[in-house]
Formats: sequence, C-alpha cells, structure tokens
Amino acid sequence: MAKIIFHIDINAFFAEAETLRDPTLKNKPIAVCSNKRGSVITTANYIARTYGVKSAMPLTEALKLCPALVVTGVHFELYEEISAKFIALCRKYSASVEVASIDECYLDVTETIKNYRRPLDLAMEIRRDIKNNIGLDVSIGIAPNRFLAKMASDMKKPRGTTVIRQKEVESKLWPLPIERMHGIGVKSAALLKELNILTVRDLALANISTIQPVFKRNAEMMIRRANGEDDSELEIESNVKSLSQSVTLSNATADYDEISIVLEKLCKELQQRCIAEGVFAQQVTLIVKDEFFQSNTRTLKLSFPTNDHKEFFENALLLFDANFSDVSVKLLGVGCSHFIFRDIISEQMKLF
DNA sequence: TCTGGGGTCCTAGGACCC
DNA sequence: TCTGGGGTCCTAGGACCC
Repeated sequence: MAKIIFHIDINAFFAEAETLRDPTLKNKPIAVCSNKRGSVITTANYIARTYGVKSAMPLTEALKLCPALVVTGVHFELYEEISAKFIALCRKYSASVEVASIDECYLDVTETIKNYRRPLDLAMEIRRDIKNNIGLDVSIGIAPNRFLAKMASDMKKPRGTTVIRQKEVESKLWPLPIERMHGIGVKSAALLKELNILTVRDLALANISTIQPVFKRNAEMMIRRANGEDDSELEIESNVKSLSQSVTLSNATADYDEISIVLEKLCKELQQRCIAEGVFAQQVTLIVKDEFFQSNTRTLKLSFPTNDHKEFFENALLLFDANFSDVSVKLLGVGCSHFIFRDIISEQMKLF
C-alpha cells in the first residue's frame, strides 16, 4: 500500500522564534545575526526578505539593502527549546517521525490518515495545533515518499500545504529549474547545465549514460528522484554521528598562545555537548581555515573513548602542532565522532 | 562584502594484508 | 628482475543541507 508522508517545516524559524521572544518585532524586518564585525545573516524574516536580505549575506550588505533592519543576536537555547516543543507536537500525529533538522521533520501518517476524510484535513489540524500552542507557522508537504514531501513543502512558503501525488510529478515537479531540486546544489546544477539539463523534466528523461560519467553512483538516484521515486525509509532513531564547535576569528593569527586559548575554550564547549548527548568519542578532528579561508581537517583516533575536554584539547593540540604550526588561522574548530553511547558504556561497566 | 556554525554522506587514494 | 589482483580500513576533502 502506498505510504503518506508529511514534511513539516517551520518558516524562517530563528527569526520567528525571536518574534515570539519579543513581540514588538512583529511587522518589522528582522535578521538573526550576531552583532560582531563582519558577521553574516543566519536567518531573515519574510519582511526582510522582500528587501533582498537573505541567509549567509554579510550584515553590512544587508543593512545597505534594508537600513531599518533589526538585528536580534543569536539565542540558540531558545531555538532548541521551541524546536523540542515542535517535535513533541508532531509526535502526537505519528509514531514514525524523522527529525531532519532543528526546524523540520518527516511524519509517516499512513495509519493516522485513516481517521481523517482527506490528508489536507490532517495537515490543517497539525498546522492549527502548532499555531495555537507554539505560535509558529509551518508549511506542509504531502506526498507518497520522503523526497516528494520535501519538494512539496518548499512550494508554498510561508504557510502553505502542498500535495504531490505520484501522477502529478510531471505537472508539478518537472517544470522546476534543476537547481530547485532537493539534493542538487550549486556545483551539481552547474555540471547538469553543461549537459544541457536545465529542468527537473530534463533530468527525469535523461539517459543514464549521459550523466553517469559525472555523477557516478549518484546518477541513478538522481534520475529516479526526478521521476518522483524514492524508497528510502524515515530515520526514526536519531543517533548523533559527530559533534563540533568552531569559531571564525576576527583577524587571522599565527599566535600560538591565542590559538591555544581559543582551542581550549572550544574543547570545553565540546565536552558539554558530549555530556548532553550522552556520548564518548573515539576520534578527534581539528578544523583549520587559513587566511584565504581554505579549509583543512586532521583527525586522530583515540585509544579509548572519552568526553573529557582535556583529552580533546591535548589531541587537538597534537594535530595542530603536527600540521598547522606556521599557518595563519582564520577559523578554528574541534570536532569529535565515532561515538560510544553512554547507555552502552554503562552496560559494559556492569560486566566488571 | 571579506567570510556563520553545525551537521550528514560520499569518494579518492594510500596503507596494509593475503 | 619485475611486479598480481582483490579486499578492507583509514584519512582528508568535497558537496550539500539548514
């Protein structure tokens, strides 16, 4: 039997969260952005977007486009708190929920839907529930699979519900320019255009031998998706795979003391994250971007799992000394991965 | 304009082994 | 003197997403 998947996405999430915190921001153009020199916009609300302000745009440029722009600062704990409520509400409507990011999730509502006349009625109820209890607008995509549901929710923003049935792929999906397809970024879009593939339709009808040399194992999946086919399952269990903390320095520096201090602070933050997630890492990664913003990573396997900031720091410093001692550093980051989860560790401890 | 910060997944190439 | 073929694991980097 065909599944029914909802993709639910909070519109301009961080910006709307700021408006919940401070209702006087309502009806003003706002940008979530730290007030530091050289910072870039994290999220702009829809009013600011009408001025051309958008994510990743430098604040200085945004202020030129929209001098009345209100800069809110970034309050990540607030967003996490609201996100948790959002996910909890979504779970009321399905036992099968994939948390895709802080502001979006997929629901398998194949069973739930049997209690409703139409999928649209369920969507309307979820939308009302989220609006009444959290105060946020969402867009909802309804489709027989994950990929189409994601494409559908992107079609009407903010506050839209869009259905894409399998038989509507040609009319609703195919006319879109190729860069609108989820999973096709700037690089892939440029490569596809070189092959004269400009729309989703072009990709759907492309011969696999045309794109295989460029996209390798991805080629088949890309064509299938362009045809609206996706048999991937929802990932119900979300076990975190890696954690990292990084910071862009206001000025590039090769000063070892300065770098050590920043790195130590990042390691302490990383420890907090590991404790919160209940994980012990077996690998440490050092991330360094040089003065040209060129990214470099180095990793080190640990002999035993840890969440101790001193261990993180010691190993990150080893990696730094071995690879970057003469580099002028613009961004510094430390990450960890290859986790063992706390409950597994405590199970193992019982054996002794 | 001078560069967010946090993730996931994939791939190429080298090391190592049989 | 010249150099198989295949598999696995590890590392670094890249593409993409929010």
